[in-house]
Amino acid sequence: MHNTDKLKQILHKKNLRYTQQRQEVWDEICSTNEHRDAEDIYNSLRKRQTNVSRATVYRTIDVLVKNNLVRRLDLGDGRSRFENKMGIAHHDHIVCLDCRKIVEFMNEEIEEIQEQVAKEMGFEIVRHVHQLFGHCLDEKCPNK
Amino acid sequence: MHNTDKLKQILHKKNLRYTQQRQEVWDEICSTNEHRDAEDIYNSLRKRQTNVSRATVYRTIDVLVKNNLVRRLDLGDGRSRFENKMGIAHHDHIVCLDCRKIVEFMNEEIEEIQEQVAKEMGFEIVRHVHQLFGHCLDEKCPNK
DNA sequence: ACTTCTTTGAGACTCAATCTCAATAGAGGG
DNA sequence: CCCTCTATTGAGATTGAGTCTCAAAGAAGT
Ligand SMILES: [Zn+2]
Ligand SMILES: [Zn+2]
Ligand SMILES: [Zn+2]
Ligand SMILES: [Zn+2]
Repeated sequence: MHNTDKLKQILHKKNLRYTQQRQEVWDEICSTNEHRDAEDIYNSLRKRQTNVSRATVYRTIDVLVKNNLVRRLDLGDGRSRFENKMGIAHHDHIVCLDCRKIVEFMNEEIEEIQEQVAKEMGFEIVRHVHQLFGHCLDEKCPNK
Repeated sequence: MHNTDKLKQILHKKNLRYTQQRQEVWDEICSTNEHRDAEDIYNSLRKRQTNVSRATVYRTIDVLVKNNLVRRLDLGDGRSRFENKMGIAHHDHIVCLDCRKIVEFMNEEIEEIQEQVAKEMGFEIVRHVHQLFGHCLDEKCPNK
């Protein structure tokens, strides 16, 4: 399903209104696979003359997150990052402490074990955060 | 080694001064195994007539974290939690979304696999965050 | 076009955490 | 014990991501 249709469908199902601003924010998020913060998304919109207010960017992102179109990441640096989640398989993240590069990983074994561990401790998991922080071996990374 | 001696030793090694305030903050953190925020630690100190300013609580915690005596946890709710780390083995956390109970877990297999995964992706891990969020099956938990 | 209800924008506000800077107080030497 | 040199402290101001307020604008159904 196309981005626009998906957005319209979800908003309609929740009795929320389809607006130009929501479409613009959703388009902007769909335009890359990067892990961007709200301010970054807001600035990109302004740069292409699309005037959506900061408050609306935040509010729209909340709507998208609640409806599973966008994923919120907390990398521990004080601001949330967002990534398009539509049709994207689950993954976790490795972050380079030097160049802030973010790489995605997914390991079925870890996913299963953590589920098992939680069950043993008397929990039903809803979501999880698994992030690895370290140094990448990339040539272009500053610390080389 | 006793808490006080350990603190003195580390401060001395780093050419930092041993002060009454730093001792009080460290004592307060050592007094429980809970995962407390800075405001909570600050309030406990005031309650027992120990006047350490808020700024000093934050600054002292930073010193303790940098020197590996205290661990900083980010559970994604906008404020850092802290736990005594001296002589405590590595573990990760499961959090109940209903009652905010925090349970610790440690799985050697996960620890090994994540190390392996990182190596394969060209990273040397320095630290990691692994948190599971869900519902606990405790009788006393609100959502029952 | 009309009505109803939601959404938007601008700026005020929140809250954890950090910063500023004058006053205070460790630590080592004499 | 006193002196000097710095590091530390406290009170309050400041920061910055994110949220809230409310009057004006605008979806969507009739
Ligand atoms: Zn995962
Ligand atoms: Zn990702
Ligand atoms: Zn671990
Ligand atoms: Zn713990």
